[in-house]
Amino acid sequence: MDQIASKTGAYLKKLAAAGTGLENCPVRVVLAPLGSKWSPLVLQLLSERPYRFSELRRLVPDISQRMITQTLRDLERDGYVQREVLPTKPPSVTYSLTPMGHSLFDSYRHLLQWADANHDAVLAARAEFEGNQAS
Amino acid sequence: MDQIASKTGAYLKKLAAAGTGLENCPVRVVLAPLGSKWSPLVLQLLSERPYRFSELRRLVPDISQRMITQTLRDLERDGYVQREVLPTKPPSVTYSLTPMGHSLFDSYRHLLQWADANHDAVLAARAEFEGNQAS
DNA sequence: CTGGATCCTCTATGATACTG
DNA sequence: CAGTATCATAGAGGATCCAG
Repeated sequence: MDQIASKTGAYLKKLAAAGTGLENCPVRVVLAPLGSKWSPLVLQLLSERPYRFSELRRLVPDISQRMITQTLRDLERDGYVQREVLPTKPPSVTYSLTPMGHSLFDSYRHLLQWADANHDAVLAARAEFEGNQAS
Repeated sequence: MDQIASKTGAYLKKLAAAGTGLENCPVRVVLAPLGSKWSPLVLQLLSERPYRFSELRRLVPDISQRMITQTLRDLERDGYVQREVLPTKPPSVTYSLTPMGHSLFDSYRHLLQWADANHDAVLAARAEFEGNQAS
């Protein structure tokens, strides 16, 4: 495992220092929840303004009730999202990004923009790859 | 679905324009492969210098033979990684980042650095969240 | 050395029904 | 409205064996 420390950057060095393996990798700990199916979309939406639970559901019709709840819980758990229950009747709940959530999204945004800008190039690469496979 | 276009940014607008749903979301198309378990690590390693297959395996002991192959294939497929077979005996294969791969990693790096810098804050948020749950 | 082929397990996600 | 609980399933990932 020390080979990792000697061959790569700070992230992997900390990884090696963690001892057992990759489970404690600081990068992975933070990134793993963002790799879920709906987190990017929810973060994107909340980066604009707070939304209520039902608003988010309507904005993302494909998401199931179960998964939006879980996604929001995960984001809240990691400190990216703040949940506020308004004492109306029936109750309404708004979700908004915390300062850390906004900070995260500021970094995440670079990747989203890259993805948007290079979408076609990636699709082209895939098409060519498939073509070479066929030959 | 038009509500999405009216309420959110360019990414979701394109998403809506795609028609059927979220499967064609340009951001998701590009990001999904990066959310895999080993892609970030492999990209990180290859961003430093090219590596041979067996080198990568040794650097990341936890990865299975099957998964490193698949990860490299996926990255190659999307145009991030170039595979070169050297006519030695026995054959050796080197993997390196393409220009697009380096471009991707330049954007990805922001997120990695954020993750590294905010690792403790996220863990603290999780601990507090768990604590509140218990009460 | 580099991988392909198989089998198996576990987790993420989805569908559905129920509640304050 | 905003969830929780339960059941079902597809796909990611791991272990192992085989081959050019």
